[in-house]
Amino acid sequence: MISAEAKYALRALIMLAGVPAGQALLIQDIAEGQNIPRKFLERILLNLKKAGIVQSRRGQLGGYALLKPASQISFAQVLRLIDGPIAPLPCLSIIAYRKCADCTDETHCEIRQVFAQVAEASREVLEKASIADAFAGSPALERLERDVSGPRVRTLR
Amino acid sequence: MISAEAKYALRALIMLAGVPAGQALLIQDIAEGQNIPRKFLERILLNLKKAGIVQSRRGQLGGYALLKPASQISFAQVLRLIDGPIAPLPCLSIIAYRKCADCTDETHCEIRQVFAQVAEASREVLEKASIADAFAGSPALERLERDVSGPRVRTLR
DNA sequence: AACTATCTCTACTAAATCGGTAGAGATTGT
DNA sequence: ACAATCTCTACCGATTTAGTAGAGATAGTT
Repeated sequence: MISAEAKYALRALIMLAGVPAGQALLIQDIAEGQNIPRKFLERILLNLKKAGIVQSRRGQLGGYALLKPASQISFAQVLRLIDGPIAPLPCLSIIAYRKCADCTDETHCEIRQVFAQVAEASREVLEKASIADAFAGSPALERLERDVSGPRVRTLR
Repeated sequence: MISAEAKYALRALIMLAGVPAGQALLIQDIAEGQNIPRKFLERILLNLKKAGIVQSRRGQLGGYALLKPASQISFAQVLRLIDGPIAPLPCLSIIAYRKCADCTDETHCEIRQVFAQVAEASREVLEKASIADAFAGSPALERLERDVSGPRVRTLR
């Protein structure tokens, strides 16, 4: 299971992908639009900013915007940032390899070979899936266009 | 990441797959052979017994043995028993479906479609991988045969 | 300069989960 | 009677999860 935080991050990014490139949304509007606790979302977006995925501006015309095209943000990148390794065993992780404490012979470890296949299959999907892919075919776009009292879109200067 | 408990369970089962069908091993010998804390392993094996995967006998000639052929015990079965659903989202689980609390429209959920692919790919691997597969090509067999002070194999009556 | 809207940052917390331990009990064979 | 083994319940400390609180910095407006 992925964490609630990762799910929120992905959904926030998908919502941001729904406004024209460079345009921003308010934390408040993202939180309401996606049913995410506002203060929790603040911290999540801050992390995404530190990781170079979004940018922000403070003050009266402030907000959050994607820093890269949504097509260049993969699910894998977001999940690794927030939930850590995708691999089901530490000895199979790319980003945080660790030897299993109780494992004497890694190359012959019986379960490692099975989980290596799981890791590879998961990575295959998650590396290829981008925020833009997820946004396409989602109802977010139409909602944005139709909804009169919808999120306030603005340009970050 | 899978839990230490699931990893221990899989390795204990693989070790049990190394003795002739119906033959048993002692908790003590499995714990030593696989570097698993003994008391922890007791509880794990008890759970595997409740689930109908192993059988046991108490007393002086007691021990644990597989209840089914190792080829009929899948990684998926063991993981689901111990770590719960394989699916990365509750709304994608076979064994414990739950609606995401914050999700208004499941069929159009953007991230659900991506994680459905992950779930399917993982299941594909984990359902097909059996304890017997893992045991084959592992060094466990030769070790069992060579090791003079190895685990004590016994028949459960 | 004052005011207001927004993001920023640190710290805190309650609940759940994880990894394991303790210890008494039941059963079986000798 | 005794020793070896599994059985069962309860507990425990550390970590993680899912938030919340609240003070602060910054930008635009008047």
